[in-house]
Amino acid sequence: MGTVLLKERTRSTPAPRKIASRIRKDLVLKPVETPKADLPLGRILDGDCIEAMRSIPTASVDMVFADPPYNLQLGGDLARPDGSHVDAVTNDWDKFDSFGAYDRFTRAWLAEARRVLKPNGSLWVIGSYHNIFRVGAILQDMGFWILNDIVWRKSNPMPNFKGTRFTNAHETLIWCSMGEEAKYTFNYRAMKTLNDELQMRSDWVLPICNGAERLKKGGSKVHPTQKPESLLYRVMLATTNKGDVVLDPFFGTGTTGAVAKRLGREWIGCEREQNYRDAAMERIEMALPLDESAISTMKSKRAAPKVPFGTLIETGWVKPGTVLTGKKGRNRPAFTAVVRADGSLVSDKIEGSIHSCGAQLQGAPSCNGWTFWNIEHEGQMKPLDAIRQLYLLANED
Amino acid sequence: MGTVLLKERTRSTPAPRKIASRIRKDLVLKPVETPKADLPLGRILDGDCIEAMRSIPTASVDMVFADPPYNLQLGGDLARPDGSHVDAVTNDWDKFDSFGAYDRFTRAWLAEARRVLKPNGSLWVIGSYHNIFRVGAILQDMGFWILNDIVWRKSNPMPNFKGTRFTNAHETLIWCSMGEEAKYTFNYRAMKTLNDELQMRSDWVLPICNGAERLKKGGSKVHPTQKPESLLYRVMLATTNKGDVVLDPFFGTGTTGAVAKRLGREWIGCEREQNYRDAAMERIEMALPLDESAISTMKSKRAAPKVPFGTLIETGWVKPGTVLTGKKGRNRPAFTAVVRADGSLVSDKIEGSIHSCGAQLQGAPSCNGWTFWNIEHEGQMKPLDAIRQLYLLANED
DNA sequence: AGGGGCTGTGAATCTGATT
DNA sequence: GAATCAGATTCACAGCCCC
Repeated sequence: MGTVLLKERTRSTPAPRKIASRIRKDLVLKPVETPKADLPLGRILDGDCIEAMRSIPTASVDMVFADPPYNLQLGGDLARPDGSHVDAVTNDWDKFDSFGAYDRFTRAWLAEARRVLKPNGSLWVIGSYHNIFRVGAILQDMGFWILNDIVWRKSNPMPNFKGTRFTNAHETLIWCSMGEEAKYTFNYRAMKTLNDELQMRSDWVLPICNGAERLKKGGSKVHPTQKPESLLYRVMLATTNKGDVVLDPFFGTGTTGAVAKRLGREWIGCEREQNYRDAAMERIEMALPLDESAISTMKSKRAAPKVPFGTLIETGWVKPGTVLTGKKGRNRPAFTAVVRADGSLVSDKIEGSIHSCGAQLQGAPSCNGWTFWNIEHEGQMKPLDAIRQLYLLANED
Repeated sequence: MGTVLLKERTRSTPAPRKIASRIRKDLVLKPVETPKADLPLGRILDGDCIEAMRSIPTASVDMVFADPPYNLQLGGDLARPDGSHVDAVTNDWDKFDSFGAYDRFTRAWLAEARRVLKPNGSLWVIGSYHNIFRVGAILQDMGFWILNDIVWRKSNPMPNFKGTRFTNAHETLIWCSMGEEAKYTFNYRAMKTLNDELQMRSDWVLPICNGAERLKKGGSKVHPTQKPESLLYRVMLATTNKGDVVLDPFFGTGTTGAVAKRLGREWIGCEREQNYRDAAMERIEMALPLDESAISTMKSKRAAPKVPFGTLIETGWVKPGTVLTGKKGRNRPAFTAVVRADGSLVSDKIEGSIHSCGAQLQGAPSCNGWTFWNIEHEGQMKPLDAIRQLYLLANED
């Protein structure tokens, strides 16, 4: 009892004479930390997360990762254009009576999370526009200090089937410390290495969880919102050290636990649904810790730079009203078309994208508009593709 | 005075007998809108934006775009009067205080924005993690209904020089309507065209404002946070119609005004700093409006004039007795049905409209008969929709 | 063996006009 | 105001099967 565990000791063992001074400084700034032996490491606590967290000692965990209910407030059923049914999140755990009720719930679990976090620990929360603004404002009010908001850009999101809004293609994570002066952990070098020697940015392109990684039972998904391991992998690699204790109050099917085990972190979960707990324990038992060489293979692929024609309009490289000339060829007349504000072309009674207009005019099934259409640039006719190349050159990362 | 401006009239003019009923319905649901002549269009109102907005009539603008101060310490109203530094002990209290001041300021300008917006208008706010969570929570509390949160992913952000956090490579925009039931404007088809025939997503990759677009005076930038025109271009093209009134309460150097002029939208600005106003007016005067044909965008089928199937029969495009073939696919057998003189279909023991027959035969809740049924035309099987398009082309005004 | 085509599906605040 | 009906609407993968 009473042993002070310094996070720094897990990185490298300081020379003995330094320890004393560090301990002294530490004792002044923060309470004595709990020995790991007194923590329910590698266990999923049963029941409501607020109650469950009460059994965890104060200032004892290094990081909290929370994926709370989003409070989606969905309407009726939704069908895809092909008539198939969309399997939505209709679980009871995502139902709240009002924003006020959701806020009270948020304050309650955040208060417990704050209590169990070490002074230099950090908190991650993931959410969507339904809940993330409320969560963010509340945690600021409680004294958490936001370090970054991170955008998880989904490479394969579900489309907006009804064409009523922009495709909801991202979720937001908030990363914060216990306060403005806290010394949080950020493994800058690891992130830069992971990102091909470029600083890791606040937008992460990662696929959603499907395929073999998605837990299924009897052909249907065990949990409606299972997160991809790649997301937790990056979170933990960036903001915890080996041996750190990670707490997930909304454990679900245990993505946090599985990744913690693989990366040599300790974990604690809270989950009130038995079938989620069972699935999580089974999954984590099967997860194998990674060795160093395996870690280096986890680099995510970089997003290929794709430039829609519309971007050239928005950024002024091509002006609406410009006349484009269709590439001539064997007995082909020279077509012309005018660029409109949304990037569509219009020519006689034909209108559409650069590709479909090219195809229609030639009577071809398809056409690459980038090479078909020519545009005047600095006194010369050049294919659109040349302008795209100029744009890419000017906007390199 | 008292003229009712219907958004629908800018899309397509309904038959005269319909107009009367629409106006009546409109009068019941919302207050009479202000004629544009009574609005300070194309003007920058001097002074504090909350005061300035008070001079704008209720329910008079179609869209508000707001780029409020991000940093709590910067705004004059928000800074502590003595400017003193607070030590670590009282830091929490001070933070609560400044969050509170920022929240009050946010509620005040959002209340005025809500007042001047038409019931079917929409609001955009841009911010960073310092303020956007507070703004988002407050606007939800005020009854605004979030439609999307949009991530502006900067293609050339400033790096994190000290290597202490992730590179702050994005800003967040919130797009919301006046309430859950409001009929907001979303030009789905224009966005899809702009994005090379894929749905526009919630993450937008656009460069920051620099180069020739960046306003400079004596070699230094006029405004610290000038937004790129490409960002406003996409916002306005997506969520306003030609002729709509756009209000920007934090006008700065007038990006909103310049893009509004180019795209044929009306604009009103509020800005209290003289040098920003001067720079903005000069800039907007130099901006060239696009001509009519360049502004027009791809129309969605929803906006196209409706053609009842019966019309194709009456006008001879489809003959009674014609056999239609149901689109096959996804294990679907090839259905057939016969066209009757009144435009109904009959097939075995099923009869009804092209839509209801399609739905019944597939056992689906609904069906678009125009794309489901195929008809022989000039030796080829084509969807009914193709005949509808031919009819529309042949009967253009 | 490999490629092409068909099917299934994912945190979704997902229609609008007329009767 | 609820019910009815016309009709508009999807992207990236993974996992099959089949040739």
